[in-house]
Amino acid sequence: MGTKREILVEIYQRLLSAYGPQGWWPADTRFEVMVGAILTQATAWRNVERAIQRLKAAGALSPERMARLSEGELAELIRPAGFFRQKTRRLRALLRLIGQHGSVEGLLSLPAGELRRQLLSVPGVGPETADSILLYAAGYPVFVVDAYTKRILHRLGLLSGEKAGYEEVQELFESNLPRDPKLYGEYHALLVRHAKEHCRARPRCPGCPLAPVCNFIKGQGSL
DNA sequence: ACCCAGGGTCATA
DNA sequence: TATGACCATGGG
Repeated sequence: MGTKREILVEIYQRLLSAYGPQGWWPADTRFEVMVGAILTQATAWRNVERAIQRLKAAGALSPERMARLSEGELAELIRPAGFFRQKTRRLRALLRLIGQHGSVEGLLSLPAGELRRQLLSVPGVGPETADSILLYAAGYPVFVVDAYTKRILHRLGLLSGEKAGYEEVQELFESNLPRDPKLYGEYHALLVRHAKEHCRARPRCPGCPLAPVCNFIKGQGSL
């Protein structure tokens, strides 16, 4: 066993060679990334794709065009993504923030810290949604932490016992890896891919690419 | 029929 | 601060 830094690097290498580059975030524009970040909250990506597709078909996937829709029209378009009434309000709140800065470019050109604060001030945008936008839309080197990330790190024994707050886990990655948005984006995507592919689909973990470094597989972990 | 998705908010204790 | 309820659709 090595330092946390070495382990984090080894996990990344193992995941990358097992699954290949994931190429996140799948979207044509930065605005689409932002919309997807809201729509995917506690929602299967498959359903988000449907909603995005409907928005595209309606010609509504730009801030200007989306702002022209009534609340009811927007809600109907994003319905397949679930929680559609909430998410409609959240998208409209995000549109107002964009409007305050003139454009998506204007908003995303804010310094990282200021952009994060402003995104978090939007009702319905929490840490993960904000950081997804910072990383995948604005290109800032910010590590996105989700429930999968915490579960996997617990299994690997990198979060000794504690409850693991969001910023704590984020700090673990950011202080031990080069500040490279490309690396962070790929790493986060690989963790999600791995959770779906192995942890969820095969609870007993046959053939897990992380087996050599995983406490859970060695029989020590719970979760 | 049940569980869960690439979360966040709000009411309670 | 720390749980629990709630939001809603679609697939396993």
